[in-house]
Amino acid sequence: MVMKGREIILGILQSGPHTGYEINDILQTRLSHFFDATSGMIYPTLKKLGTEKLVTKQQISQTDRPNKNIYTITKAGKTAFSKAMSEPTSDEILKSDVLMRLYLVKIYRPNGYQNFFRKKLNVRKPNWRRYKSSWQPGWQMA
Amino acid sequence: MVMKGREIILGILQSGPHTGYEINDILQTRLSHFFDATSGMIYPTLKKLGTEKLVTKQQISQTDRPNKNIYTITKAGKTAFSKAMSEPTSDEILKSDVLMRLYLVKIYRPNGYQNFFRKKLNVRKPNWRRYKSSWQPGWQMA
DNA sequence: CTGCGCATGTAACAAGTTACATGATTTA
DNA sequence: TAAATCATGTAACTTGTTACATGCGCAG
Repeated sequence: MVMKGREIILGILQSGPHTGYEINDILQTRLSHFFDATSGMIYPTLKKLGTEKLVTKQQISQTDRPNKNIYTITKAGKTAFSKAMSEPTSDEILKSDVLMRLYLVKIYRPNGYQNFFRKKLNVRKPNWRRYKSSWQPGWQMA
Repeated sequence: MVMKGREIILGILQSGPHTGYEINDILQTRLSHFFDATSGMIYPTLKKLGTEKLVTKQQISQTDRPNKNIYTITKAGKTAFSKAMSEPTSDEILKSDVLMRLYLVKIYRPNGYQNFFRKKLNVRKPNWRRYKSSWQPGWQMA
């Protein structure tokens, strides 16, 4: 099973009750490297977790600031989270832009980006004989 | 811009004409570490690329095997792909199950999985004094 | 007086997953 | 004879993104 927004939010709520705003903040700051969240996902998810009785909601009225809802994880929620944590990890897939680009370059530009970038940057072709190293530019096809 | 199925497929077609089946095969074998694809995504995407004139379709009738459609990238398709490749890379987000789990453990199980796993595996608590190292087990909270 | 922090939420949309349907040929 | 390979595709569904709406208080 994959670690989705559902489980992430349940996991955060294990550290104590939080508002949606706080959950958003934690995701945007401390967990931004693993997961990116938006309010358009957090609030609907919290609502759904509520209807599934995995969290409870406590409304706090405020006058100077907008009202807030504090969410607390229930026993059923803790069970659900533990179950998700003990299930096998999904394949580690790096949906990586960089890696993908590097890989695709090999397919469609066998000689690499040398000339492409040289023209873009308006740089002259270097005189490789000036360098003592035996290294020569160019892709080594697998 | 993110490297999505659209661009991935265009990138593969730069290496030559391919059928949907072949594209699927390439993604499932050679590119599975960066991206995972399903036929439910590939065929609709190819169709859409066709209506956008980024690829052309050539139907091949076969008697012993199912008919196949060979897709070729057009000039417009190559332009679109090059443009996507030259756009800034999206933030490298590792939507990593493993990393996320390790991080969340800190939140909801401050002393780590020590006792949890010891009980699961039915192992006795080790006698740490037997080890010369000054290292002691346990999480170091940040 | 502009913008930020607090605080929640919806609606339309985009993208991808799952499950299914079809069907001949070949391999174990 | 069961399963894999070839080969395409749809429909329902899940998940998440983008853009927007609301509105007070406070700091620069």
